[in-house]
Amino acid sequence: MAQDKVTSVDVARLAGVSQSAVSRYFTPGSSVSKKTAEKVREAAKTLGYRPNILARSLITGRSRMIGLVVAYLENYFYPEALEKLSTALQAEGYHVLVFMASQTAGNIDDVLAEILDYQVDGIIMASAALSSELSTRCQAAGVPVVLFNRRQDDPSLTAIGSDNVAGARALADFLIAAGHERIAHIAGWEGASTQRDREAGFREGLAAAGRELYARELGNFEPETAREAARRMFDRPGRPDAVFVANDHMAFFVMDVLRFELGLSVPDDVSVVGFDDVPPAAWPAYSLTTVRQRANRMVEETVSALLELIENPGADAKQIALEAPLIVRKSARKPEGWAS
Amino acid sequence: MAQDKVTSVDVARLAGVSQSAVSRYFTPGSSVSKKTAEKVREAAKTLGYRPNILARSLITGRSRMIGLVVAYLENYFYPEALEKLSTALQAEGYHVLVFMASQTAGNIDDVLAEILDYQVDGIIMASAALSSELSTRCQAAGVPVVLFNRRQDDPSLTAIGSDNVAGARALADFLIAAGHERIAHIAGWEGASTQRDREAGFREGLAAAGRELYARELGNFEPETAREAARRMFDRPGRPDAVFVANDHMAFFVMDVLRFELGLSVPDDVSVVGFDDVPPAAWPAYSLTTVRQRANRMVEETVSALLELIENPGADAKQIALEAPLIVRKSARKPEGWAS
DNA sequence: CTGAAAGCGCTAACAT
DNA sequence: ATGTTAGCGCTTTCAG
Repeated sequence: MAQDKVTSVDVARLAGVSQSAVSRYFTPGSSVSKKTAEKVREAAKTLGYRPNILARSLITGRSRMIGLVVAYLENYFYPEALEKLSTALQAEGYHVLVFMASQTAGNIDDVLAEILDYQVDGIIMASAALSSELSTRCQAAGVPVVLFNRRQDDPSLTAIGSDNVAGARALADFLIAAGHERIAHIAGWEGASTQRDREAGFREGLAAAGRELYARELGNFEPETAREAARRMFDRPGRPDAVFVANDHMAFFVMDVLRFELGLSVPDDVSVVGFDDVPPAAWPAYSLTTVRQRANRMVEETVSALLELIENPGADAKQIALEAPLIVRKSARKPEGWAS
Repeated sequence: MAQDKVTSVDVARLAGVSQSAVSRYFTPGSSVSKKTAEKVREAAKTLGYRPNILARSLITGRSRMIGLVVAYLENYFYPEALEKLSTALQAEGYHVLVFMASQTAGNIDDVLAEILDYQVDGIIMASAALSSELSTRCQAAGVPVVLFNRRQDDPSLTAIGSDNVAGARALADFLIAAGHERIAHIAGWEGASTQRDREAGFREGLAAAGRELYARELGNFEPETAREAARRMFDRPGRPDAVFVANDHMAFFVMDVLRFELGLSVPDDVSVVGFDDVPPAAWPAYSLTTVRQRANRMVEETVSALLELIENPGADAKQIALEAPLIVRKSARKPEGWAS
């Protein structure tokens, strides 16, 4: 049988103090005498009392919950981010309320409305964009939002991500230096800022060498679509000798099509490079040359930006693009004389 | 500037009805006249009002939040489970509050206490076990708990998982039928029920054929430990000709040590089998023969068991061990005449 | 069907 | 430092 909930009143009664004394004991920074504290501590312990966070939040206006909107956990960049975000926030006394939402399912707005219903202190958008209407609503509700791994052309929105342009540019430079002639691209979903920035940076690198994309297919960040893109791109004469796949997640499927369906050698026949540096990229079966998104740094910046916004609602929005280093492994031919 | 929060009182005033009428309008199953409903709907819309779930929960005693305790998102079984659980719960009007906790870090008890502070309606333990003290506390607080992918010897605890014993047994039968002579095991963390059940089932299969484990090392469910275990086990004469690695996550690292460090062929020199059937197991670079945990079914059962417990606190606990089918791929030699 | 009133468990003035 | 009081925003009797 579910025992009755024990409240601060019960504790107060047992301890022989007022209910506010109990509240004070559990409120950091409140002043209670040693004597009272001891009585409360004891009574609370025997009763197994702990403050009701929800009741507290009703009056303080802080729920100590952060809404996290996330979509594709199949892209292993996100589980990693989720784990780190959750742990970091937990260390600060916050907890993550998860909302699954896919951009394409078009339910973002509903989901965001629900989040707001829970009176979260802040929101992290780790997938999908914010309609300007919702953005306004959050603003109105006084709930700060930070975009994780995406950005929007709205200077009032805080966004933390990598320098996708520079990262992809480095990939292009690397491929060109290695002497590749027919350089292609398998793109992710074009609604994503990461895709647009990566492609822009990559093209910029090609252009700087007086080159352009030899071929381009759409992979949409989805395994099956990426596989089909790879087949269309490579199963014909005059195939590319290098391909930049817009993220590692797709790159694995592309590599597998090349090696196991088409019998091509990577990197001897074709070089493959990706973006993100998710854990499997380092697995020897792939050994993918890619650009690292520094998840730890991204999480740190996201958490600190969010807490800053929560504590200081007037704080300025900021956009951060972290440096994203090239990670050279074996899936792409290296330029001559490249230090191993 | 953060606009003042709009409450039901504001809506009532604008609509020219009582505050209770507003509440009723937003409470499913309450009776409001068409006329009132319309007035409220309109007023709420122009004000952008939505009920405060936290305030509601204070009186109803239901927060519509489920606490999810999870540890290792690097094992790709869990992101998948998390995504599906969250989506399924969302569809039922619940949301997931995430708590990262590692068994080994020993902070489970603190974490669970925190969860309870949030007045969650239920708890899913997707990692780590429950001390009997905490179990009692949850019971006392009237918060139902369901164990996901683990079980404890406590018939009062609801637990949803796979039939690890039978699954591993099938693996042993398969390996023996294929004529393997020196069959080894790389174990996961021995504190986990999954590990104990899998090993027991595997040994049972060997015993039924009058055999026993040729070698055994501890991988602890950790990549580096698993790699070392593989090196110790295989980098010497008289190495095993087959190995059951306790989960897919470790099996990938073991395969890579065998193939890329020791130059062995899988499955020609050694057969490798795993457990879980996480997505990369199907990637051609691994093509791992394994046992499938049916994540969808597990999630369905978990959600329905939890909701049942929430709605009907007197409901009996149940333990479910879902059938876990053998998935034959290419990482292990097949018995002669095995239907491809 | 509707409004008035009570109160969920807590914190935050306000006195003392 | 402590107790008293007044709500936080909502649901739920209770009258009418």
